[in-house]
Amino acid sequence: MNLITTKTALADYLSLVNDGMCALDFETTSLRPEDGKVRLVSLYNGAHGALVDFDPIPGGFAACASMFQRGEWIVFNAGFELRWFIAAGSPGVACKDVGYLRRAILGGGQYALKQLISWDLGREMDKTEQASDWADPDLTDSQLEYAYNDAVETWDLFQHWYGRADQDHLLAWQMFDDMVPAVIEMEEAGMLLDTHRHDRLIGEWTRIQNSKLAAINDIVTAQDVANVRSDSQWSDYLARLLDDNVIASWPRTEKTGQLSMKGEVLRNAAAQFDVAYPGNPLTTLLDSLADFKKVSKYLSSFGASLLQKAHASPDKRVRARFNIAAAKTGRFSCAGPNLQQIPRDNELLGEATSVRSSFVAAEGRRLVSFDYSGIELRVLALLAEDDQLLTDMVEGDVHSEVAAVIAGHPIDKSTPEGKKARTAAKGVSFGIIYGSGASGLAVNMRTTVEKAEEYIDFWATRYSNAFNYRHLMLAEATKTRRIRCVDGGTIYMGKKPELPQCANYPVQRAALSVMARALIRHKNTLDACRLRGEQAHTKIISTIHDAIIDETLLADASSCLSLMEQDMTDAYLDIFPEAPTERLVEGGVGTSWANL
DNA sequence: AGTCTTCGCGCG
DNA sequence: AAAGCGCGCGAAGACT
Repeated sequence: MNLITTKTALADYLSLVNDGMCALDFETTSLRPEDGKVRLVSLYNGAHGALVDFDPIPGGFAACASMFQRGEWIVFNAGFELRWFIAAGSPGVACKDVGYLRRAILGGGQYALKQLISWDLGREMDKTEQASDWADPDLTDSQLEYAYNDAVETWDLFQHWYGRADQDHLLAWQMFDDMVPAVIEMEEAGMLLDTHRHDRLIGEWTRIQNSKLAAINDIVTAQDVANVRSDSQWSDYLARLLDDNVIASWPRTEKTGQLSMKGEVLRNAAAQFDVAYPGNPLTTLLDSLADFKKVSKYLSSFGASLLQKAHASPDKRVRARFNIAAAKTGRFSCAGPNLQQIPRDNELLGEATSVRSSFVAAEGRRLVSFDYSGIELRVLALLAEDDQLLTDMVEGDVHSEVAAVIAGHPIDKSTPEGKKARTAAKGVSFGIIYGSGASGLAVNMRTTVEKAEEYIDFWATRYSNAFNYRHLMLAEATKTRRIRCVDGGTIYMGKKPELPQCANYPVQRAALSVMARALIRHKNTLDACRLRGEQAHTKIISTIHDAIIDETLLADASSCLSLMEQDMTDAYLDIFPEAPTERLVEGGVGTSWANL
């Protein structure tokens, strides 16, 4: 191993790399550039290796970062390395993530380097030095060895996957890597929580929770059910209480076979008891329990935990991780908190509740957002070259067409019944996208299998190409064990591919490809604006699968809106050139997430 | 005391 | 042969 402690020696090594590809790994004194330094950089490209200690170099890593502007740096978890390059004033350094290369070939997932080295190379990594003190002036041989080894393993993993990649895989790889700067922007910006408002909201939920708890305790004692939050205790209690025939038909949980305590099951049972035994306290009990569980969900998932995260940050902003291609299909996942599961405005037990209203723009600013409307049906139409489906998406109304068949006559969207029918009809098209059969659709739409078959037949006749696309994908997966996606990547479908996944993955992936391009374009657009002194305070702050949210100065809001609309439209055309863009996106400006 | 599984449920 | 997709999180309970 070549230990480098001077800038000239680093320059000599970099000339050996000669602008080619080389694995790179940092050891840093903290996890964020704001409160730490890059101590070591390990480098390895198969022919040459080096370990750079920046401690003795005047100016440290920051003084050397620009030397990496040429070359392609193979890393694991590109967002981490790129953050340090950005902090050092070199945002353009090419960090190429070996994990994203793997995802371009196999489909998405979430894993650590150690796991991949074990699964893909069959080697075990010793990570005991990972959390050691990288600020110590005198690093141990073991630390140096560990640091160097990471670059070697990263390189070998890269070779493993690079050798299995075709030209199209490389396009998907590039797409994932290109998303990183936009993701860093979102993760650093975070979303501002109106803590006072949210505090009041929690107070309202708590009052509801207490009243429901009181109603439950009026009927059930602690001897019957010690812990009201325990589904298994409720299952035991009801199993003792109810008649055998009721127990026999009660839905069960999948693994343990307990009585299901889903809200829907409880409410159905309550309604049935109300008919069979009017005035029976069991009706009140089951309804109160369903209410209690609902409000408890809100309190535990969207209450104090969000408030606590906001209070923990000096600017009252909530910062999540957006994990690129963490889902098998390539979609983002989001965690810590998961901002992609914040409830939409709805009625919580008769009262309007809006969690999204607690997410606000800062003083003098606005939130700007667009989303793609019906993106999955659109991309299905384009992937399957189904002109009828595309026409209905662009000019007509797919859901109303299906609703008319269900109703047996044309429906009027302006009436409440018409609206309801249309909403129900959405289930049919989603069922197709999800690869559903008639039985699954029947359950979901609460109708008979015969009716469900009728709906599917209609769909299959009117949109025959889109319907057949599912079977084409199943055939491809059965033959190759992979599905080739619109961005060039492939998804490994296992040894026994199944229709539901084969039907859905390429569609969900295509929607992600469009969003990926949108984020890449929008980040580039905003960066270009900033160079001209425009949109200086605009940040991308979130994406929720088919939507982007920016926060911007009030004065910049309307132009930000136009930029976003254009970027999202252009992104769609990147993936589907020539596709019609009418009614593709809808969005607006607001002071909170709820009023966009 | 920490880790894992199961269930249920929020989102697209 | 049967099959509605993809996530993350909180709580309970089992296990180590």
